[in-house]
Amino acid sequence: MNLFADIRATIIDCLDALTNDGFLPTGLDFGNVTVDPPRDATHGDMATNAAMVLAKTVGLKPRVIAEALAEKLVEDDRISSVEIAGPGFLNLVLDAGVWAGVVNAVLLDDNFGKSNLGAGKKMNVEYISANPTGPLHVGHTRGAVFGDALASLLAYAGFDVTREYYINDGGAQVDVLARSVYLRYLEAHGQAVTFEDGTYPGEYLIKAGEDLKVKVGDAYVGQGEDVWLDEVRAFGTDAMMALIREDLDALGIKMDVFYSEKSLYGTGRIEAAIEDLKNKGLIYKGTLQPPKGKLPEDWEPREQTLFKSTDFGDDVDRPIQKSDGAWTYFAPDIAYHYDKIYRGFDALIDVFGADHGGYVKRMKAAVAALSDNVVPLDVKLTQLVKLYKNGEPFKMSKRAGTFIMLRDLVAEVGPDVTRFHMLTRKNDAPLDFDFDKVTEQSKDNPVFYVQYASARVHSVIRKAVEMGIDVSDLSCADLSLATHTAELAMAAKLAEWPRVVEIAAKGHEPHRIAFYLYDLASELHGLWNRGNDDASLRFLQADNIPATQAKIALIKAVSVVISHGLGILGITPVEEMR
RNA sequence: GCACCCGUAGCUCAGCUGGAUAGAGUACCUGACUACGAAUCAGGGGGUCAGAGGUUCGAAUCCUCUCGGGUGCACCA
Repeated sequence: MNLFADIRATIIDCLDALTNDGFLPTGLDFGNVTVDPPRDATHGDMATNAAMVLAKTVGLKPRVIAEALAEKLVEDDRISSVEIAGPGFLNLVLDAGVWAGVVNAVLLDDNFGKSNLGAGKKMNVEYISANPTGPLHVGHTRGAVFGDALASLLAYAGFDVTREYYINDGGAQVDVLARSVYLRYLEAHGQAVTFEDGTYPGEYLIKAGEDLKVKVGDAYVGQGEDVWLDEVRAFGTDAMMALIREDLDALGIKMDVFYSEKSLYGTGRIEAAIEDLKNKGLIYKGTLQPPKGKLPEDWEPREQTLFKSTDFGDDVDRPIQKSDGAWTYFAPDIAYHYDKIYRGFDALIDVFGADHGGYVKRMKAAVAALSDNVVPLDVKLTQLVKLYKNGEPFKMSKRAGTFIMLRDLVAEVGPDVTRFHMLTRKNDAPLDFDFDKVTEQSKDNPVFYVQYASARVHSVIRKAVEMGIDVSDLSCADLSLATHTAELAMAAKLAEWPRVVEIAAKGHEPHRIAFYLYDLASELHGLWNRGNDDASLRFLQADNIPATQAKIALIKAVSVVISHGLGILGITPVEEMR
């Protein structure tokens, strides 16, 4: 049930009727007709712009169309009054029974808010995909939280979602990892080692070194890379992926697929993807122009194998093979996305860190080329996270080892706070994360505000039970006993939920869910406090059990929607605060 | 030099495929608990939506340019 969609459908029906009457010309496009909640409550419950968007093409004044439309609309018994306002808005006031229907729908229909927007379409959401060279840090955390919430949101909106992690275990960085593990291995054998050549000095590798010693004894001591590199690389990436899985568990993230880059090599799959592009005439040998501006010091013209990504909106063509014939990192990425298309996904989403911004166009170009423009790829970039402690910026440095890890963050503030806070911002806006503020249990901390609303509802319900009021079956509550303006406003807010879900899902913007939940909680806290001034608005009416049941039905519905919303964000709702 | 993202109240940020008088929080000021959690609520002041043009019934939103900030820019992933 989506009340806004229902009313919009009714408006379209009325417009069709006006067309049949000959009032409107045939063949009009009603696509721009919208139904929105008005910003100002005095403008009624819903507003439509129908008259204004049609005025020009029809050649009539907006108010003339509005009047004709209003005449049709008032015939609908859900609509109690229609008012023409401003330049031609139609403001609708809905019958109180409509809001009762919303509350009932929330309580009785587990699918309230869910949408068939996705229509079961297969959607692949790839996120995190951090290199398997160490545990996840704060930057990864944002992408993790965002991608996970987005995936849940899309599933809620009716898509068949696959959550996927691409393991970059095929490039030079895993060789570096292997050498670093080897150094720790030597160290475990009592040797003094130094970390040079960009090897990873992180302490998290100490255990990997020790474990390797347990596994192979001293077999690799004093041996050259040709003996141990392959083995240690596999050993190291497995160890690092185990750490990363621990981090994902800590945040409550469950991936459906871990896809290995390495699995693409030596199996002909990269070649197959490139062959596909070649058949489309998009692969050629050529030499790129030097970049404008600052020239790299060792620049020299080189002939490479290039992908004609400029045919699909990229700025320059991109190399897929190095001059020595080896694949660039782009080639396996092409093959990986080719595989996603081959697996039958209708749409792809990649969640990257902001430092991959320059990679977006070529990836989109590749997917467009491989799928003949059929499979859309949306790339969401998550901006940087700035950490603060005691109001001071908390600098991260890989070298100094003051890198904040996901596990430290979650241990400090908990997964729920981490998730909610990172979702109260658009993905493409930088994010401040202040340790002191987010651990505070106050209005500064929206997650507690929302949780508090939910806890309040359950507190009331507990109290009602103590009073001996039966709240086990609220479906028979007489909701006409809770029709104060403030109570109807609460129900109206609930009616927006399915609409918010659709807007958020269409835009791939999970932060809208977080903001809506905050608004909904605010509405509940407000209604609660109205009870201070107006005793008839208190939820528990000792001398009026039917009214109490109606009011509890209303706020119970609020807690249900909060549960759904927090569920999308990956946060567990609470019934009690402590 | 080029590309992408961003610029909204003192501060941190929302703002729906273009809609009505641009909204929250925070800070500041004034009020509200003999009810179920005051971890809350109500009210007030605070804006050239970076700037300038353009598109139209209507622009914070779309287009162009300028200014300011971030990120990335051939055989690194």
